[in-house]
Amino acid sequence: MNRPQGRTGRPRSAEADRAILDATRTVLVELGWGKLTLGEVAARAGVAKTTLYRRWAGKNELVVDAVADLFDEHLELPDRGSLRADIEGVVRQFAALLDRPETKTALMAVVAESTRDEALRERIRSAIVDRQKNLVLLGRARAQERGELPYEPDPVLAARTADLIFDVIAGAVVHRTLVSAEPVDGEWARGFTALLVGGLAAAAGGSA
Amino acid sequence: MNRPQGRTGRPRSAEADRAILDATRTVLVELGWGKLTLGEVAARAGVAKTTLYRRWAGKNELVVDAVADLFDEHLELPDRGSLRADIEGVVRQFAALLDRPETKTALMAVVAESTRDEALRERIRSAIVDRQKNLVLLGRARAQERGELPYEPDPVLAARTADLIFDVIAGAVVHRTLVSAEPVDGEWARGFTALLVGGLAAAAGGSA
Amino acid sequence: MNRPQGRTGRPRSAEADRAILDATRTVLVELGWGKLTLGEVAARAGVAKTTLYRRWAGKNELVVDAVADLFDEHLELPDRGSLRADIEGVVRQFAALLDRPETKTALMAVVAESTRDEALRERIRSAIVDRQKNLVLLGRARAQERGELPYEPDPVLAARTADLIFDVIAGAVVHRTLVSAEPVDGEWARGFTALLVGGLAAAAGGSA
Amino acid sequence: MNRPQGRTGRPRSAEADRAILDATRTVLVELGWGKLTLGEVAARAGVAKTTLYRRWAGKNELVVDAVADLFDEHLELPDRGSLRADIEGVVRQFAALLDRPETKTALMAVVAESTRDEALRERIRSAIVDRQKNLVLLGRARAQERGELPYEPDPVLAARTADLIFDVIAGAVVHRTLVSAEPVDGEWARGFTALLVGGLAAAAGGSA
DNA sequence: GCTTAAGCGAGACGGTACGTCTAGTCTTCAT
DNA sequence: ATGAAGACTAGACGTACCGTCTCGCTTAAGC
Repeated sequence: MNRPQGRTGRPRSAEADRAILDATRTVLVELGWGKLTLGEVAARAGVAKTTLYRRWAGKNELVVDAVADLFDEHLELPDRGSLRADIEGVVRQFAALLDRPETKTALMAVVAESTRDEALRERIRSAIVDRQKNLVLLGRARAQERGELPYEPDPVLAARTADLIFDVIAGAVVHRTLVSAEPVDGEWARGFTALLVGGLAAAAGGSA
Repeated sequence: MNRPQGRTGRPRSAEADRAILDATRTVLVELGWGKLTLGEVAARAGVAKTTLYRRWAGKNELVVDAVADLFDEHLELPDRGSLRADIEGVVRQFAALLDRPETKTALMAVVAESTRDEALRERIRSAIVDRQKNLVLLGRARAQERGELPYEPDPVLAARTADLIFDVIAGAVVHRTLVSAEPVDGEWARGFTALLVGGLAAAAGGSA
Repeated sequence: MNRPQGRTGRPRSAEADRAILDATRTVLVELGWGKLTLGEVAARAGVAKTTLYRRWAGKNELVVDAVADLFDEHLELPDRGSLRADIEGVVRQFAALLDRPETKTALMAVVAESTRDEALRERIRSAIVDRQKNLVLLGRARAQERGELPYEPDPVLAARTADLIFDVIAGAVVHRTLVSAEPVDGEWARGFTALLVGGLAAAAGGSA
Repeated sequence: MNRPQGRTGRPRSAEADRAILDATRTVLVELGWGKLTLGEVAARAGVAKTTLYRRWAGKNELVVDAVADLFDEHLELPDRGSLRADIEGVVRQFAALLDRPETKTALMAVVAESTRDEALRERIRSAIVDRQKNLVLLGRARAQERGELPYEPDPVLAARTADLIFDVIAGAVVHRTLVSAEPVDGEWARGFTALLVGGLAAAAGGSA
């Protein structure tokens, strides 16, 4: 009864949506970003190309959405009891996500494209980046409750610091994985966490 | 005498090489990685496609070389008197490099491709990454001479730490610039440097 | 009252039929046969594609019907007093019909299609060709009444001759208009009529 | 040595041309005009679509050239000794050509398209129509030599008459074959020829 | 100075994918 | 049941690049 606008005609198939996103991930794994073809995705999804183009403007948009699903499913922040453990946990989790063949190439590729495409950048931000950033905010709030970090009264400064921490964590993990092409193993995760926690403590102590 | 094999015939034109790399950078700026075409580069360089393919295997290899030139010209580490100043200097320098339109997209794109192409990864490492990493080694050596950082006797551990610092610096700057899409201004550079120097100091103190 | 079968539900709109045929002719004029699209016709007629497909099997059938209407309206054979005048009249009339933009292309196109489609050929025959052929029969009957042509006692032979005359008249006009792409002006019509009447007279005299 | 213009680059393959035209005829026979696809032709010819598009602008142009070859090979006018025999011969020859599956649909279809495309009309004229018309001119010249037809001193009038005869012959055969969809058998050919020769004789006698 | 082999510009070649368009069918809601 | 709207499968369209090839011409090293 409550079709908001004068909606008419056959509704879009939700099944098609799912099949397309699943096929996209499968093709990413098998062929990689470079050889991923919208025609191939459509064929694998058992769907006509037009159906795909009706929903996504192109390869970039499709892949962002397909990858974003993974971030939804695999990023969370259980309370591990200390700031150090929380950071190390999120580092490992993010590294595990980046290690999947469907995210590895795809993520960097869409980021590369996004430098020339404002709409794409916005889509990446809302679908992927903001969800990660929320983990940082949650982690800090917990650390503040535990007394590990001081409360920052100035909201602007607080936001800036959160952004900085986010760039440091995500940037380091991405760089280690993709550019240095070395694994994020337990040792590296511990070393990195130590460095970061040390820096945060120094900043907290220094400002105290 | 020292033509290794029986080399004869017309030698390759050095001018063509230069024209091709220049054209590559120009096209990167104007069209971006995604729309860069080898045919277009050849046309701009006033060169036949064959000439281009005789020297580079494809788009990826060509762009790596074209961008690597920029890293050669624009990355250096003058002694700024303190570890903190050296780090902040290199952060700004690298950020300025990433802000150029020809590096912005290109760098991430070739890194994305390199996840599926071992040879390309090696080429990126030798042409770009290692040169940056040397700056880290040089900066640490200077800081050790100044007494700001302790000498690490274990060479394996020393290498690991250098790698970690490199991933943190480069990763944070890249992430800030490309993913968060926010500028690396003076404030951010100071904040980041403070965090990193604090962490390094804590590690040095903690191990002392 | 008299709904032959158990007909129920909403009856078909006669208005829709008319709108579709009108739209078909309009589109034929504007875009020609080649670019005529059933979707476009439906849109212009303010009708859903389904409605159109419920009534016609495809583009060919639709166009045949749309064009047949014109033949109904514009072909007739008033008694002009002599065989020669009757032939010249029908030649001019048919030429005028072929000169319309909606028939010009359409007629040849459906004829071309009909070479591979028996049902279409039959539809063209009953909707268009037979109506033209009747004019030939009528003209001959009048000429026989006037004494300009002898009566042919053998009905088979009579039918054959009528077919031949029909192919000569219609074929010549069509060929002149579409293949030679020259106008059927008064001079041509007179010349052609003279040739045909001469031939008929010779045949009548020869058999006498 | 004598490359007229500054000709450079790899020359076009004559073999490709031949393979494409052969494939076009094959596909015309198997699938007919309506289902003929440039992609299919290219595939059958063992040639890339681009190669085909480099030479022909589209389906119409290609088919005209493919069919024109047949007219070159199969239309000739041996001297059969009399005007009547020459006409009957050319009628049978042309009918035989139209009866081939590759010409039947194709010829009418391109003629239909040509009503909206001046360039295509010109191509049809020069590739097909003019060659047929030459047979008419040749036949008349022979008949004049034999004394069967008078010489026409006015060249304009002579040309008009030739055009008229051409439209009558070609039009009648085409109409019989495609529209009436009846065979051009010996009886029809004789009847038609008698009618035309009678008309020509009457005209010649009338003007004498 | 002549030979000779590679380099060179040009552009055609077989391919692959693109993103769009049309055909004809199907599904939904409203009449 | 019919109608309007519009999503659906299927597949051709004509274009753009890819990386390779075939031309005829140019250029230097080595005889």
